[in-house]
Amino acid sequence: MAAPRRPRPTLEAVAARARVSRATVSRVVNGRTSVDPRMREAVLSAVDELGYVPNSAARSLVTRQTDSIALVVSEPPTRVFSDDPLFSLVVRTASNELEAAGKQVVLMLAGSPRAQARVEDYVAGGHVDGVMFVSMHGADPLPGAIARMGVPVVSYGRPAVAVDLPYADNDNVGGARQAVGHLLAGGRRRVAAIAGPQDMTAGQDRLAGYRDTLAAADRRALVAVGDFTRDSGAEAMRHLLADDPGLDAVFAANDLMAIGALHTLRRAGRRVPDDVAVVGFDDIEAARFTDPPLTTVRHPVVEQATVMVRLLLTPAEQHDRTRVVLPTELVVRESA
Amino acid sequence: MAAPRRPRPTLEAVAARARVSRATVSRVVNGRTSVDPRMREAVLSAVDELGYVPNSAARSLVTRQTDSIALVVSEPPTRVFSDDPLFSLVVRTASNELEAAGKQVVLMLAGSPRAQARVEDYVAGGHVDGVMFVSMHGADPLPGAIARMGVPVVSYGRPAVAVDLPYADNDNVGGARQAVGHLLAGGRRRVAAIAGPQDMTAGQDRLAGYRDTLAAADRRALVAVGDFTRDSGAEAMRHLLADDPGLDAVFAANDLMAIGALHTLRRAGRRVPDDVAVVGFDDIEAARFTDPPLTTVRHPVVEQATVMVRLLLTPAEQHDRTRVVLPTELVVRESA
DNA sequence: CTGAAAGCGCTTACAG
DNA sequence: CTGAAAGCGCTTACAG
Repeated sequence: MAAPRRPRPTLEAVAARARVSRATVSRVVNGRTSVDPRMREAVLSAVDELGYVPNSAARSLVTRQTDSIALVVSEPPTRVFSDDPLFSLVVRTASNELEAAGKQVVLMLAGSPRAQARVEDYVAGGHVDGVMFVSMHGADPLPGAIARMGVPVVSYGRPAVAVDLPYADNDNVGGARQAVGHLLAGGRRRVAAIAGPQDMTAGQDRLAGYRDTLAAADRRALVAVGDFTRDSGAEAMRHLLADDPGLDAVFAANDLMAIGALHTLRRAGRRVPDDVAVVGFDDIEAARFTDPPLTTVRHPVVEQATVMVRLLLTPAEQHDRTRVVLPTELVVRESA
Repeated sequence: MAAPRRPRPTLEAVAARARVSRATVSRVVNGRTSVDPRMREAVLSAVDELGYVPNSAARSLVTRQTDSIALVVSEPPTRVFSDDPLFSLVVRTASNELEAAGKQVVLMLAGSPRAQARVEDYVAGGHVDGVMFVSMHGADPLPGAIARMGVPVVSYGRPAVAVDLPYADNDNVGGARQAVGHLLAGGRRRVAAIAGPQDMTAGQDRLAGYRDTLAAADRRALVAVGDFTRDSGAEAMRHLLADDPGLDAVFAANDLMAIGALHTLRRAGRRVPDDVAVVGFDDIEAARFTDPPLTTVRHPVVEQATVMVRLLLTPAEQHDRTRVVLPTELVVRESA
């Protein structure tokens, strides 16, 4: 199979071939301007003939730069193998942006304490120039620990702990208000909610928006808590139906749980939206294909991931602000 | 924000503090056995007090090992932002396995020629000890080019080009046969197919299994081609219905397209499975939540990703075989 | 078992 | 603009 890995040519070899010093080769390779065109030409063709590619370990040993960014995904073990479509979108978008900026992305899972320790050591080992956190739960000590090491950090979504980090978030409270407001405006009287995990700010904020809006309308809340998976949404819906068979609307804190709720409603013989109106949150692609198509709140995932990368890559002094909250938008389809 | 990044302690510092040579510190840190317990103890506490973490660039400069593996995702530009649940699952599973083996995973998107060149340079630059390819299309020259550099390579799924690479695949032909066989056994007479992209072996093989089975039953094929997205499945279903309004079953080459087909069927007023039976492929989580729940062929994603990692990490001489094809399983639910 | 020393492949002041 | 030289932080034969 694998051909013997032949030794790669070094800077030295290129210098010898081009009959210049190693310093000059280094300058040419790194695009320094001040090099005589003739030498540059000689170096370039030597590089070409030899197939020279700089050894990155040697380079980063002296420059103390790695051109790598860690993308840390801290999912709880139970969700590690779920197929959250947001994961895919955030990871791809961030990778795209990072690659465009010439950075490598190192993906790290940090769902267990051991994995977290691993991330900390890795970052402490100087492997990366910055760290991006996605889906942080509860009192995660990692971001703070890393920020304290002097390594730039940013978070996708507001961190659950009150640590002073830059982050890109979307307006979860406002989005939930739009959703519930829409339900109320449609004449629904008994609006339940399937909340997300309460150790994540997205879960907290979306629930807060729901409570706000109901309170302002002088209505009572009816809540079941899920964990953002379809199964938990289906189960929460069962509880809700048992708790109040008369409910005529439900706000699910994400689309996946809304899909689970739709499933339960169907099994229970409730028509959507006639008997029960349903609104989700995120506007994942699947929302257009449910029966009926799901009314939901659009979560600007791509923009948010892009902003996150920019926050990390832009030197702190150039920021007008270090926390960005993107607006959401209600997308009305047929489920409410 | 970021505290000034304080200089990290070096091996040298640890040696000084523990009053031993640098060589000894190196041995202890790398877990070499032959070290006097007393010195080892001294080194360990010096490491602890100083918070020493080895500089990986320096280490890899001499060992020529990076402990990193590249995970290359070659999606065509159009699918880059789709929310393919398999992407998430494969990436997470592979990361998990790789991390358990002490490897870092560098995620690289290779959807464009430029991005591919970037991957090639990166690997040529000695950044990684191995490369895993996911979702390879058509005549992708990258895997061959990298294998020729002497870097270990493995592919998730059989490569589309006849290059001699190790890979982990699932039995796509057999799975399609099970699906179509089930439809035929259920008494369906006019079985259409929504095929996947024909520049991917999964697309080719699943179509081949469909054709096989129909031919053996002396039935005519009716095919529309999609690209594994829900939208393409919906559109293909429209074509199929126009081409033969009398069809009574459809085999979709993946669940996402099956979901699209279900959507179109619903809009067209066809009942599933009464009027038209539908079978998908993959058994993604969403398959349990469609209306009706989707009968499909289980694609052992987790096992396949795990095998892929093992193939890459195990020295070639220890392999009994370098190509593994995992069995599929028909999961009967309500759509067929 | 331990240490002195060479060397991995680069970059970067410093002279010229 | 160019080159000689030092140095980045490790590991690893080689002696002892």
